[in-house]
Amino acid sequence: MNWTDERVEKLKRLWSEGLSASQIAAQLGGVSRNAVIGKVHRLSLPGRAKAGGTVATGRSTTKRTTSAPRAPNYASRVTTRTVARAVGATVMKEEIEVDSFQEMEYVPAGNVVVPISRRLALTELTERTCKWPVGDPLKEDFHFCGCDSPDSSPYCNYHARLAYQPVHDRRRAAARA
DNA sequence: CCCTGATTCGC
DNA sequence: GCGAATCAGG
Repeated sequence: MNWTDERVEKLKRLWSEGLSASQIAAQLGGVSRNAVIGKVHRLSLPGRAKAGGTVATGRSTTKRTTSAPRAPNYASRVTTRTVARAVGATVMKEEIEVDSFQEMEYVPAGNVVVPISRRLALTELTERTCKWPVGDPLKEDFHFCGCDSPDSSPYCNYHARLAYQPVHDRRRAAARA
């Protein structure tokens, strides 16, 4: 791929918006994150604060006021994810922090734990995020599940079952997908 | 292991 | 100028 003026413009914009090099690479397409970082340097664009190595992963301190019943055995892990997504010409940055028990909800009829979608955009998907599509692709709220998928499988455990289970076994789950 | 950006250096 | 390889940190 070639660094056209247009692509450089986009690079500058996204970089200043705070997107990570890999995210920018994903949006530009055809380039690696290294290419993006290299270009950023060559352009003498401002780096990401803190010399010597690493960049801030914003951490939210927001507390939830919910008193939802905590599931007994799923409460050990807390996930924080900073997501930047393009909305038209701007980029919405949102911090998503979810306790494990909030990532789960119970299907009333079954005893199956359903992961709550992390609502990732297409460009946020990686080798190990669930690629199960959620919603209408033609609508604004379309997104992908984005939960961790074991062993680089295309789907998380739950959606893998929906994807691979025989039709007669998913009649119930279909409604909840 | 996942991710992040920074630097180097052969091309 | 480019970017893969490598380094360094979380």
